[in-house]
Amino acid sequence: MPKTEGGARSTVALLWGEQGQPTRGPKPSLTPARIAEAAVAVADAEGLDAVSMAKVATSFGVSGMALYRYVPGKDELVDLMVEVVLAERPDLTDAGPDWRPRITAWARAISAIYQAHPWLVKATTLRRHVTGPRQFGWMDTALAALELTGLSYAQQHQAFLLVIGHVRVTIQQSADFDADYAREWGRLTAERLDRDAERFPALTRAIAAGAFEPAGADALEFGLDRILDGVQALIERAPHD
Amino acid sequence: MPKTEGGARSTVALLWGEQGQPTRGPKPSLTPARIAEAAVAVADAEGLDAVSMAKVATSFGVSGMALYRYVPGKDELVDLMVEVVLAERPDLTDAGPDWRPRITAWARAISAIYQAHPWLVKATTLRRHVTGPRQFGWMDTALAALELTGLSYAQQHQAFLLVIGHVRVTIQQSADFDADYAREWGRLTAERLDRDAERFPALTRAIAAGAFEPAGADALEFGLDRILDGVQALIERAPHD
DNA sequence: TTAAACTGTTTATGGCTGAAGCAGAACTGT
DNA sequence: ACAGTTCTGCTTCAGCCATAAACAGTTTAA
Repeated sequence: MPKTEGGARSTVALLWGEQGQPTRGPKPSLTPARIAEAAVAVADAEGLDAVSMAKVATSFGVSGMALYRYVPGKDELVDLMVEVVLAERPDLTDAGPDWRPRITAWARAISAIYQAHPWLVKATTLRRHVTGPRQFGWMDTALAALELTGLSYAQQHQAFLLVIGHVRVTIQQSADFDADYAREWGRLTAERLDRDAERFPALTRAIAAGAFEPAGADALEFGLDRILDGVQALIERAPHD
Repeated sequence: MPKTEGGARSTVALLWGEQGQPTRGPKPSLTPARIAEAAVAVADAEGLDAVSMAKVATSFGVSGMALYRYVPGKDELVDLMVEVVLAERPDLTDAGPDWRPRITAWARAISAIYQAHPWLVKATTLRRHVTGPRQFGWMDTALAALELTGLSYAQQHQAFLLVIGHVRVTIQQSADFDADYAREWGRLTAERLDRDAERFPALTRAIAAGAFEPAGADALEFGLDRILDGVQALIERAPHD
């Protein structure tokens, strides 16, 4: 029933699961959620760029245009994919009453989801992205943990951005890594670096010391520890209660 | 002279400025660098997605296909754009002999470049991105500053990733913000959040406290201070000399 | 029973990257 | 001087993509 324009239901209503179902006409054979699930399968297997309306439609044996009866466009489909993949917010009470174990558990939980679906970074970065209820749920859980710091709300928000930003960057740096491609160009680039070693002295030393070996420590944990140490220092410096 | 395949010069040679110029045939009317500069102008004005071979070519009054005589493909053009925009590495000796002022100055300098060209984030995130000499130069400068921490090379590398990651995330979060779009959907979403306030208690409190007002403090400086406080704590905890 | 509402199709438009082939320009060695 | 070679820049084309428009068929409400 609630329509906005054309034959396309409102994106917000779509994300919050409030599509009033029609009464007349043939029974719909699909739902937005099923379409989003099929799109997620494509993205998991071949990346977000491989998600095209036509390819998703073949999962159901219908033409590409059929999907436009359920989803206003591709941007909105991507928004739906995000909500499909985001499980319900985690329960952090197991992590105890302190802010730090809680936000750490939160970061690990959402990082696991990002790791399973690396395209999430790009999907939630699109400038026309609309935030859905599950995304808000995860935000709420993180902010609840950070309220325990006693920091100001503005500082809580900044700390939240810092943590989620770190998770996203970490995933991006590991997921964009194409081993075959890196080998190919890494060899050519290494030659060039060798030839110009005195031009990049610190870099050359770091490479020689093996600092760029991918077998290094877990980037998520390292950064999280540093960031939360910094938040800790802020709490101690400026007590708010 | 040094060709790899087809008529396309090697991307690595291209980035390092080692294209041996041809002797026979008509004088080339363009150069890879000039093409990249025109592409940068398009990206600055309309975003990276608006950079198409055809559109860049119109800057020179030639057809889109003409550019393929100078650049193997679009991915390589984007790599060149990155090198064009990255100025020469900064001189950090003004910042004194300590690691912290140096890496802070470094972060501010590269953040200024990212801010002037927000598409840099996406451009250097493409999985087939090839790192050029100027990018290596900036890396080298950062690692030289972090060598002063006395941390292990692996830790220096992780700290570097943390800092550059923070700069990139900060830019992405501010640059992807489309004010008109945010107003449009923000209103609809706010209604929904109001209706479900008890479902998102911490989020509701934070919004009520004005923590989401964009007029907040500088995200770059806040995160940088937290991260470097964390690095400081690591140095104090595990002295390496 | 008729009209409205709805689904899924075909067709078409305009965008993009990039392959192939062609005309003509400018250099090389004879 | 004059081929032959090599190079530029063009046109054409194929194959993707999102999505607009028009249409045929289906189901229900009035």
